[in-house]
Amino acid sequence: MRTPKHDLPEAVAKRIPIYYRYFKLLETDGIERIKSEQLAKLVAIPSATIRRDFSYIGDLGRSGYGYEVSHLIQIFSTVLKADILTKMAVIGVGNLGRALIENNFRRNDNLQISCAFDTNPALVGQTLNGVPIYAIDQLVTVIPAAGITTAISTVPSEASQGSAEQLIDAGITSILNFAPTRLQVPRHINVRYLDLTAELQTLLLFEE
Amino acid sequence: MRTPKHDLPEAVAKRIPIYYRYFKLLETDGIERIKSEQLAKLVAIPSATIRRDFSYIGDLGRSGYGYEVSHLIQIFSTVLKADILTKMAVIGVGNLGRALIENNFRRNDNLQISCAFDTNPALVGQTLNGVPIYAIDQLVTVIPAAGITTAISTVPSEASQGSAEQLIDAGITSILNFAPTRLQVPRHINVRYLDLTAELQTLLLFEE
DNA sequence: TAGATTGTTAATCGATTAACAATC
DNA sequence: TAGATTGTTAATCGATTAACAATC
Repeated sequence: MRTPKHDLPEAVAKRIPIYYRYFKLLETDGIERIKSEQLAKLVAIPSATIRRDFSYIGDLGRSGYGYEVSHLIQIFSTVLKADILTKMAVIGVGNLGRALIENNFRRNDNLQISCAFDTNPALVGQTLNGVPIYAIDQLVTVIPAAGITTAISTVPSEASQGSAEQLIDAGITSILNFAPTRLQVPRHINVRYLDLTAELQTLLLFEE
Repeated sequence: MRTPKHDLPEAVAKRIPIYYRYFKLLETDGIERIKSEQLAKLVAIPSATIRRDFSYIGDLGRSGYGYEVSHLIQIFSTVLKADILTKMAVIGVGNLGRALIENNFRRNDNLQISCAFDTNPALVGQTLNGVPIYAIDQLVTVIPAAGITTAISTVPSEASQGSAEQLIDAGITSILNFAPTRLQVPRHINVRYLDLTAELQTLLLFEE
């Protein structure tokens, strides 16, 4: 896996979104300042890990005082580009694709699914939760026109490599892939796999 | 010295389901034997890592020969309990819960969602893809009666802690949680978080 | 036996965390 | 100054992987 922009270690990068979500919760609860020890209880991550993680990003706190929640939000917002709208395409409008579109990251106003693609002619031309559904072969024109570089793929395994290649042709650089088979992609393309069955099986491995 | 499965390192445990899936693919392709070097190309994991992972489970291969696919499947099946039916409950029948139920891990015949629960009275009593939907307060009787110990929770963050407590009362020991807030649970309860928004945000952290 | 590939060793790399000096 | 908590150090732990002896 490649290192993110500001040289954040992979393990830290995975925790940034978790921290950010808790900061927003604290903000809505009207809590203006927090100590690493208190935050540790909330997020279930040791305070030493939290302080070390934060130090990758900057000097965010004050000794003997803690962290200003509003300041944390401000800094983490820019790290997560939460102040910029990120438009995304969904590929595959099956049960899962539909659920994603219906939900559309409603709680994060900077993340927006703005178009979807499917092979099923019965779906093409329809609109779901305001999101237009196009045919797969329109992808190469629609995606660049909309300036989209991020795709969420829910296509079946068999189709996922072919579909990824079309996405890359269309200018996509980041893919969140719900199909489990490993994609062969150029080095500059980011892929993350979200494999529901594998997660479940791993969970069950820890059962007594 | 052959390690019992609860001694598997976390990192290895996460890869077991991936290996297993590829073994099944090899089987359907009629490939009867494979070398760690070949498998490495398929799963995108270095061959040294593969051999080391396998050695946690047993002496699975033969020097100068490779691994018998049928043997790998046999051993990994028992490790993953893929030969035993695991019944599961889905909590929360929103867009995501519905997608999971409609899909129902169709490709893994040992994983079965066999009941669902929701607070919405309009849903209670209905059946979705053959899965009955109960009211939340029926959980404590239905779940033990069905001998279910695994739950998939898609309830909103606010409800997730309360819902988890009810699940634990009903005898659930493993929870796959789609809500991002960290659950406070006793030590013997397994929880894994599957946070779609966080995954997406982490993906975007790696964008140039 | 000759050739090939496993399973293991040992070195390296990356992540975590206890402890505390620095700092507010 | 006294008290508190950060940011950092250094030790530890866990994961990865190159290299190769053991083995088929």
